[in-house]
Amino acid sequence: MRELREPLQQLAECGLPTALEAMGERWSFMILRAAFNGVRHFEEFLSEISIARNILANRLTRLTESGILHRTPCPDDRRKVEYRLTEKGLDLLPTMIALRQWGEKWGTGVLSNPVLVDDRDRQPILPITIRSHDERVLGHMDLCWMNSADITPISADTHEVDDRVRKLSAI
Amino acid sequence: MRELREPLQQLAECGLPTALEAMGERWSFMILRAAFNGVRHFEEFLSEISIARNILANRLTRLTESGILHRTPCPDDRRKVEYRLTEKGLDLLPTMIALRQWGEKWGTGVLSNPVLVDDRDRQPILPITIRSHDERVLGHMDLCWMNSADITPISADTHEVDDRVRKLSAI
DNA sequence: AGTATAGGTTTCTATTTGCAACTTAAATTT
DNA sequence: AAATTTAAGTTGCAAATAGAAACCTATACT
Repeated sequence: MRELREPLQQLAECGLPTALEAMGERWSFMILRAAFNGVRHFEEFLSEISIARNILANRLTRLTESGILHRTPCPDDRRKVEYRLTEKGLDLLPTMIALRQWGEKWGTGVLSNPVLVDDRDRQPILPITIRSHDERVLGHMDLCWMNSADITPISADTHEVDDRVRKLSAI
Repeated sequence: MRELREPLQQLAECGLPTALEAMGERWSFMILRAAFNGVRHFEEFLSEISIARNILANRLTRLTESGILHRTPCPDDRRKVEYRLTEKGLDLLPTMIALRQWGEKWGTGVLSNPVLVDDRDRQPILPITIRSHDERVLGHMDLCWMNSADITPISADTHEVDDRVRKLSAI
């Protein structure tokens, strides 16, 4: 991060505290992972994750309140409730995969299997990386902070990448 | 994630629980962020983050034990101790940025400023994304799970991307 | 009508968090 | 050299949170 540190006053104001408010609690990521794997019902979460009943109820409520999950009573069986990821929730997938890849890389020799692949060509996805506007992979030494007012805009149409970025919002 | 869910038995065995053991605690990400911003000393963390003394001591010990931070007594002032990110710790940057970007995108209209830019051309970094082996941006609908034994290997030298991936380990 | 299931809630205990005061060693000031 | 300040903790205690087990309510199945 080359000398320039983020103005320290603003350390309190970035997106991280916001994100952690919803996702910083003990079981949130595990619940999310189950949700990404198609788990939708209370008892199903309960049997997948070794979590206490009351805690699960509490977390599902919180995740629902913060708009990460959507709670709908099932029309066909009115005892059941469906918890589904919202767009906001689905948008946590890169974070979750990044964290997971880190765990796999640095954990106690967990051979990751099964592996996440691109459905189109059945090849494993790349490790999650930080990329420059022209898609170069960046390390932490390549980064610095800048006041957004001081950034020279580059015209969008000269860069194909913008299409991909735009596509992101629609995931 | 197209029908195919991860074999549920193995939900307990992926890298996520490992990762959360170290990073799942309440202040870990905030401490990490401070560390990425060059914060190195106990009292410095204390004044950046609104965390209690004993909790900070506890977290720094844990992060050190799990190899994310490295603790060295300062040679010049022997009262001081330096906490520095290890390679393992530095490797959490993509995760942290992904989480932060999510918080910025979905949080209560936090205009992110300052902004992370590529030091080389001073342009903001892209949103963190999931990518196929040939660098296409993938959404959750494009992903599925596969047994790693069933994957057809593609020869490495036909794909320039492998260089970038290799470079990653050296960040 | 009786039993099972889904999704909680309640109660009680154990653990974790957080504040404030204290400690210890080293550096700085007087 | 003595007194003060600083850095990095530790300790003690109250409050909040997590977790296990039993209980509850509405619906569905037999």
